[in-house]
Amino acid sequence: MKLVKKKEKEDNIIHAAESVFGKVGFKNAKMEDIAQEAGITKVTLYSYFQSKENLYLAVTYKALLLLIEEYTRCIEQNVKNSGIEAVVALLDTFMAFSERNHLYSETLMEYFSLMRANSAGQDQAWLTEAVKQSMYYDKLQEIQNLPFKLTVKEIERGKIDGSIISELDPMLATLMGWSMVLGYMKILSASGKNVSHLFHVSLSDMKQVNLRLARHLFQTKQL
Amino acid sequence: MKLVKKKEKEDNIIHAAESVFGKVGFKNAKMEDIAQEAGITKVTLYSYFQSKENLYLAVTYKALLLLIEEYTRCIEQNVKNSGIEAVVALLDTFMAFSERNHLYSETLMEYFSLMRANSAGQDQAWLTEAVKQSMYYDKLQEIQNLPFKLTVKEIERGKIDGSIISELDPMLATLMGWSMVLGYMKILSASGKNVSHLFHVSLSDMKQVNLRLARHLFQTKQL
Amino acid sequence: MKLVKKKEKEDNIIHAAESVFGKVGFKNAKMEDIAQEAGITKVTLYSYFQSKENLYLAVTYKALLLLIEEYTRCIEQNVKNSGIEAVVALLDTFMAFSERNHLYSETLMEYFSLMRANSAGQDQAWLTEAVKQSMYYDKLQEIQNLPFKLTVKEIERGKIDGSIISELDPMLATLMGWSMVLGYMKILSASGKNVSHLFHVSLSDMKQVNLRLARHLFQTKQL
Amino acid sequence: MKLVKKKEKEDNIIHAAESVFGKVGFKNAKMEDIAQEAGITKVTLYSYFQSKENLYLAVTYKALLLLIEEYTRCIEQNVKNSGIEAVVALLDTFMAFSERNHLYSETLMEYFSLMRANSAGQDQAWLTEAVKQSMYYDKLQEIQNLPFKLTVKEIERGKIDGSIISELDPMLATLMGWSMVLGYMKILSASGKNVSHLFHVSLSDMKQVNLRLARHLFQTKQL
DNA sequence: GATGAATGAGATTTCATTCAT
DNA sequence: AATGAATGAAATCTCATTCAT
Repeated sequence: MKLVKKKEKEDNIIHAAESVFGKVGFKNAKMEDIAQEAGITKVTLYSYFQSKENLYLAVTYKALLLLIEEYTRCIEQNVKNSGIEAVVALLDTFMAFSERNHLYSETLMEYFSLMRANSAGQDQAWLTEAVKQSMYYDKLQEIQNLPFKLTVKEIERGKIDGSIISELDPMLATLMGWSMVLGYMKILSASGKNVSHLFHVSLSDMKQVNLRLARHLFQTKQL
Repeated sequence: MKLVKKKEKEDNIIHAAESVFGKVGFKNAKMEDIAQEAGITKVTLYSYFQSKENLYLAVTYKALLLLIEEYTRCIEQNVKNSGIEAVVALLDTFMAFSERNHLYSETLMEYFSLMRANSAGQDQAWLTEAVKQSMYYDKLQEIQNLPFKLTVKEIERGKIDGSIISELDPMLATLMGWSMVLGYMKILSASGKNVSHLFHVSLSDMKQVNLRLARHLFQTKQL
Repeated sequence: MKLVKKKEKEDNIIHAAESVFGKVGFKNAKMEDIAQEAGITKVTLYSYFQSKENLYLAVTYKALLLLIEEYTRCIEQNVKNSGIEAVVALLDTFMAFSERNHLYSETLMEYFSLMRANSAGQDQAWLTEAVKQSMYYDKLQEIQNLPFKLTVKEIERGKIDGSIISELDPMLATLMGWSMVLGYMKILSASGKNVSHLFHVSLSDMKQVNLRLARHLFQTKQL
Repeated sequence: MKLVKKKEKEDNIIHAAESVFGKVGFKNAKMEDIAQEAGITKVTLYSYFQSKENLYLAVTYKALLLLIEEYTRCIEQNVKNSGIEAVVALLDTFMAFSERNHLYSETLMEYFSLMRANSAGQDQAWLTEAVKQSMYYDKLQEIQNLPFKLTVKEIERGKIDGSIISELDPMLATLMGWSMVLGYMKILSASGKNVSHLFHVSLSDMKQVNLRLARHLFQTKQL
């Protein structure tokens, strides 16, 4: 099959999977249903994705890819702006992304908490051999650090153009931002699909605070 | 069976469950293995916990209880200090708790993201009737807001004693703190059990930044 | 489960299997159907017999056991008679057995042609590891030579009591008899369940000829 | 495609099939493997043989054709000899054929036991409509009785020339011979590819006994 | 006519959960 | 209350066979 055709079909399946995962969650999703949603048979489904986990990884990969895309676009749109603006925009982008895509955001959250960074001497019992052999596992490994790297680069640009004066290690600063978004995502997901309040708190307020806090973080020489 | 005896057995089972969940994760944990670890049979296990989810809830409950205990102790130790100090200490307490108990911290994280605050119109596939009827589900409902409430109370004390001047809604501020811890926990867990570095960044540095950032949050009138 | 109980259930399953195999043949038999016929679930069926092949081996084992039983009974009934009578009676017994039990007889035929006598250096590609690990495979190995041995013993008794004067090696003579029965079985099975004619030849005539031929074989010093 | 070309390809496929069937048996043979062995794709394979069974029938047909060829040659070589010599020679020919061609001999054996002579009221699960429509099914039907007929004819010649005095029905006598060969074949196949001993019995001895027994059968007026 | 992809049917496995004793 | 056996639902796999190009 021509690669393009193959890619199309894969996308079709992933789309079906997203729909089903989104509706009933990973655990309750039946391969049968996903296949049906994609208009193919179970066996065909398996010929594309060797397991439910692999399929999930594929969704994760797509999510990460999308995020990276938005990151890239965001950076492009901020080339003329100072580094700090770009960094804050990235944060904003990430939060907006999470709001728009519940499934993607949860997927990424899980991925980043499960991926105990190849750190040595771990059981990682959940990481079945089968999963590790999945093409998407490798693909994910390849790009998982990109969002961090992109952010770090903007921070460094900000340091150079003077818009960022914080002496914080750029990677640490990046993780701080990441951490804020993760927290935001949690609260977001905890507040359900009706993106609104939790504990009578406005999510948009929370976002604003996050952004301002980040700005402060970067514009203070020594916290 | 006398209640004490019963409680003991339950604790024994929960302990076994923690061990297994910790090793292979919830999904890969087999009831069989947990039963074996506890030195009982599967059916007996079921007579204590009606489902795997319930068992997990029990672990979660224990985790939350422990956290609340530490919160309470922390507050007691800070009665003489200003509100801001108490609040920061709570944050510190939470992060330290996470470091010490990976399973508990992940458990709590998941609980708080799954508990989509009774938000309407959700599938919540995992939230079966059976689960809802579990004793631990109720128990959790009862205390799940306690950490928030305790924090809010300290914030309000801080506002009164003047150590906190932020005009931020206390609940929002609390969630911000919560969010920081969540992020920290993620990074923590991503860095593996060997609580050390990820991306060449020191976790202890990160903690410090979190604490200072929180302090800043509360000591700024208008972010 | 008490052994007796377990044996009973196994027998029940084997009975169901015989029924299904007999009706539609091995290849077309569905485990699902066998399970249903036995009044259990597929999974339970699998907990008793690890594969369709194993189940078939179990039927084969039962067939062989039955045959051996009839052989033994036949020998007992002929203790007072001369060796030659016993041997001929055994032949008769075997043919009658085949007539009465089509499935058993085909099963045995297949078994004895497949079992290329552990002879060394063979591919035996059909002999999956799974099959070899089946309890019934071992059991069959244990008893598969019994019919031969029993026959040889009677032949030797015949040589001693003078009723058999053939100088033929007893084992060879036994195999000759075996061979005759196999041929008879083939013709029998080829003539279908309606044990009657094939090529306008009477099976009972054939049986008679077989018996007389055997008698001749044993009563001739040098063929 | 020119017919010659077509025939060549078919032969090529049949050859590949023989190789695979011979190695792993019919059941375990995969169409994929046969196709590969023949250097074509599965679908092309299917364009030549509509099913695995058909392919098997083709092999069977080839086997039967070969046997008939040898029968014919044998008869030609015995025109000058008496009927009994011809008949015994046929038996010998058949056994020699079996020795030389394990697959062919097993194939024929199965064919003759499966062909339950159109006998009524059978499931005959493997005999699908599709199979019946196979060219080779028809071809086989046409020639399947030839070996019997050829033998019967020689027997009748023997009766006429006085070398056979048995009053046995010629067809029954033929089947007896057939039966002996079947038995011999079984033992042969049971003794593995290394045509030698089974149970410490010499196959060549067995063959001799078979031949003598047959001779006896025909030279005795009344068994 | 040849090919890669897809189908359908059934075998086999894994587990959470339940039953019968 | 404890146990071994059984159930049910779904995952996964294997192949013969068929489709679409």
